[in-house]
Amino acid sequence: MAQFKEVDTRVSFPKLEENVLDFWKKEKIFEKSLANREGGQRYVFYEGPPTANGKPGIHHVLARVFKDLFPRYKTMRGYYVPRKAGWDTHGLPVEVEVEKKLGFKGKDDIEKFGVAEFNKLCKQSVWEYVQEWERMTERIGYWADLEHPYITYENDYMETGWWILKRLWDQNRLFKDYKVTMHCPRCNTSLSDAEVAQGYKDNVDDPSVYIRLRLRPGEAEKLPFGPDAARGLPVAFMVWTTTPWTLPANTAAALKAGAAYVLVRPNDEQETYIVAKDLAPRLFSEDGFETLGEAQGSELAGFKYQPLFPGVNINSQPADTSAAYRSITDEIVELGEGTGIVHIAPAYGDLDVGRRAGLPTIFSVDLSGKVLEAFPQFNREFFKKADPHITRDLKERGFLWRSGRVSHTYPFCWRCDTPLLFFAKDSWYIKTTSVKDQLIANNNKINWYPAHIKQGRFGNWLENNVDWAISRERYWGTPLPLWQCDQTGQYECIGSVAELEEKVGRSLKGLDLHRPFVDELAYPSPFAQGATMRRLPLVLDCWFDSGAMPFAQVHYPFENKEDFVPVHFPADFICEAVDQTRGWFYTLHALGTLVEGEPTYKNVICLGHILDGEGLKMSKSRGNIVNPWDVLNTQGADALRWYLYTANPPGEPRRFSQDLVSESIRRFLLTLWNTYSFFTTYANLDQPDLATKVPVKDRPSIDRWLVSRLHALIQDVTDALDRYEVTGPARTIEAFVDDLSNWYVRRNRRRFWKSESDTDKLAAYQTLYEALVTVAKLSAPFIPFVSDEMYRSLVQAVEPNAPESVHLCDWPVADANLIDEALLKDTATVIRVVSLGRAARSAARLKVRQPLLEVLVKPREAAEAAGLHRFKQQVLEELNVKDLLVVEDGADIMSYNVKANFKLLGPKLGKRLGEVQKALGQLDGSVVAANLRNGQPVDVTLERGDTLTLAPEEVLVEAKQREGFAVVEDGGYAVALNKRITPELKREGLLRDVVRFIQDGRKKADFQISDKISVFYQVKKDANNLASDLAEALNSPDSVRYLQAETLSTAVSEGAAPAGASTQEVELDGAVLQLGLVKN
RNA sequence: GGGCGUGUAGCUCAGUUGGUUAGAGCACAUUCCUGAUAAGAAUGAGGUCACUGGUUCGAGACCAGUCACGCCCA
Repeated sequence: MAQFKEVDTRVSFPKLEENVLDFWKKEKIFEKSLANREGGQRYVFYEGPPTANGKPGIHHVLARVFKDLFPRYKTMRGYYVPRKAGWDTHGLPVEVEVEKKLGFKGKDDIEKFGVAEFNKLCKQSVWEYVQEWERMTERIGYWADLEHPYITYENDYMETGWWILKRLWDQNRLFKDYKVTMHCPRCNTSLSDAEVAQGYKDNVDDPSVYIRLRLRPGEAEKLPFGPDAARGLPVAFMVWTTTPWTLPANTAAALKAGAAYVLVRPNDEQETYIVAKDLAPRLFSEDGFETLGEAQGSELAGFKYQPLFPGVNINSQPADTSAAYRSITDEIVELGEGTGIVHIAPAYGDLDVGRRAGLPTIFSVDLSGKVLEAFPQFNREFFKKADPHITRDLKERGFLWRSGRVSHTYPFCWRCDTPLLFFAKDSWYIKTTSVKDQLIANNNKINWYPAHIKQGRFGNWLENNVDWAISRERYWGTPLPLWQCDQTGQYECIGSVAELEEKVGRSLKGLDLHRPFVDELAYPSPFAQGATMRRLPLVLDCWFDSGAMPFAQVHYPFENKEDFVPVHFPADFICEAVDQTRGWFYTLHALGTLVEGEPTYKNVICLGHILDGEGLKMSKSRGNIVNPWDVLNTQGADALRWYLYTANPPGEPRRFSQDLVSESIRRFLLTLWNTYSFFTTYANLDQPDLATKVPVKDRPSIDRWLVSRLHALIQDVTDALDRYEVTGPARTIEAFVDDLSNWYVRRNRRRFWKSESDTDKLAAYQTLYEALVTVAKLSAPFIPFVSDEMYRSLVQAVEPNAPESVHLCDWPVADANLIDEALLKDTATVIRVVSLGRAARSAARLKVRQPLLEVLVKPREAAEAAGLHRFKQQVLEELNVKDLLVVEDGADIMSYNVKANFKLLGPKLGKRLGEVQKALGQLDGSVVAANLRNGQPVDVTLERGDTLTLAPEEVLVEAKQREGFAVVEDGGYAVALNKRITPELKREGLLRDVVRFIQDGRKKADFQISDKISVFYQVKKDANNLASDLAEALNSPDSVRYLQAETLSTAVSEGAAPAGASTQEVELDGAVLQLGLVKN
């Protein structure tokens, strides 16, 4: 016979979880869960690699528990789901960390220090917290292969990156162009976005200048303002800027296509200007102005103006400016400030505008921030110092209209406090715009959760796709595999180590592909006699590394070539936080489309960020970061997991609070645990036969109800998980456990503790057992620890040959034949009616232990009456009443209000609805209700005296209170309790009170549940006929039998309790009763 | 400044294709029930459904605008 593990209701979940972890480790459950399914269909999951150079926080826990859920679920569904962990190891953030530690100020310091040594430190730094990460990962139950992770700095990994680039090179999708970077002229280095964000300053004082861009001769006549609108005066586009030093690099004036522009002549000026209509009053209000014409921005594009300075390239050589110095339209133009016409200098910030309009990129200052030699009048000054000189020069030459100062926000170098430059530098690009349509088409095949990301944030991002700048002038990264001929300047792209070996003519075995070693490899140029091919000293954007992970983690195509699709590509599921839309989600998508032509992932959950209890973002500087260990050690991983799954939908930002984790323990985990504990406690006493099944059809209806409920649950949870929903199914499981505990177990307690062992008892045990085991399985992907603990105890005692862990089990399958919809509906009605009955009792101050004569119930729909009759007994027991009457309208007990059915009458009557409602209110509700019952229409007389006939369904009736009854009405249901208490009822209630007090006394005396006792009682203070009622009650043999059976007592006698008895005095209706209990 | 999202009770969240009195849990108060339970039930208090305008007989829901917050971009 089955003997279950003792279950402590005062369980410590963290302790329990650590034991489960030991079991998993010892028995290699994760490994078995894989081996188990090895022949099964493949389910592909990609791990987005974190960097281990920072401590893991609660937001990492969030991502990992969501990532963990579906692989576990799919494994139970029979799929083979290998999960390779991964580490992101390259990139500027890593370099910056090391630089900080060494106190470096810029790239010169790194070069002096030595790249080899520097990279060695970078490599160490990325593992700084790896043990922390592994410890957290394991403790939260995130199953991933941490022993064989992919690491982005490994040669094999980087070689795949080279292979991808070579492929793109062969397709002419790799090219060089300018890219605008935030550049510190003092450190002579680009800054990452994160670095720039650290250095913004408010209230920076800068020049504010208005410049005339005068139209070239012959252009003014073509303007759409009409003939001679300018009256022969010069016409200029008026532009505004706070960076006069960029003016020599100006190539265009940009307007907003859909905005209105005007040609104006300020009073007292012999010149005319084009500005945005809305901004003209602000600009010229001082002296007044005259409007000479109006046109749309789109009509004003394509006009040529005179350059302010001769255009030159970065080397101060004359540049091709044939496509420059003209008006264009662009979406970046805003009408908030300035003139509505924007000065465009592609080299210093407006590169995308320049691209879109086909403008040349010309320069004014160099990378050290000094004005170019091409402008000797400015004496190679630092760009900020050159501002006043440039302004004065333009003033002298008549291009300046006004100048002043402005206070605004500007970025500075976080290291040396130098103002930053936007600077267009040479950079290598992947031509993603060449597959833009395909990127969009592939996105349409992806299932996004939440759905709005697909066409929203991600879709928009793809619509506005720009080429991907992949090169960085840094050290710690995958080297860009491009070699350049030192004579002709031509390039070669290398796609594998083998190819490089062939070029250099020797084995490269054991070579670290990183800088500086790879930089030292040069070979004879095929392009010119005696020339040498040398590697460009660039590394790849580390986002390229992570985006290449589907290929690189399996060293494709050097390995795993044959079965790459579909065994390793595409992913069925990925999951990261929302900030990855332009990060990993994009780079995966871009490389998948470029290399395979297909989406890289089929389903993606995009998580919102986790905020602190106040709704603020967690950050180191605020000091509001929650350490996951505080939660894991006190509340446990399953509690945390459950909280994260159920708190709110995954796409939304969530406030984290430990109180809410506690709530999820109380509300869900403990309810489940206590139900499990209840089962084991009685099963161990009773030793029921759980192997020989009582057929479901032979079980009582309440069991069949639970079975129906259970199979509907299996169906719902399975369907929801198949749609990649998490919050919904978790809440559904929670609702089931609530019903299981607070309806099924509560209602059936007696069946478990009754002494005879019959089929009814067995059915109860089996029903509860099946429910618990199934819930353990359904909740296994969510709460892997508690579910496994329950499963192992419950199943192994009964079926020694069953899988040794819930995670090795098959997912439950719903049996539609066991779902009795009518039964579910009827029970829902019963629960509803019981709840209303209790409300009625409470309102009338009739405690539940006091039996009542009858309850009258009016269901919402006539069809529900059958259900109430069917489960009459349950209602009677729950409400402690003697009889139940179902009434169709209850005219005898309740009175009625009559109301209009808005839904039906609204469209028909329109505005007269209010009038009809008023008229209905004046009718006698009981009469109308009676008529309606007979299917008769209702006549109402309206204010104007006309009569309207309403069909029965167009009128609703509502119950009201009535004398002698406690009535509660809600949502179409009405429940009325007869308040009359007969002497018999009173005595019965008294008896129940006594039983309750004895039970309480047993508990206080610490008697065992099975101990037999003797009871002594004595009325200490009489009131309300307690003594006589009690005497009369205990006069009846039935009553005594009832009391003895309920309290496991062998004798009940009046008199003082013997010495050693456990005694208590209890109050009853103002009287006082003494009870003494003795263990036999 | 732009894109996307969010805004419902003190807190965390539901709220179906527009329909009559906007719900649940937590917390608080009162009461009840209880030999599985750290639980459960009921009642009370707590809401200008962010705001303004519109559509409609009728709006928490639909439309437009505004404000606040978050994320991403500039």
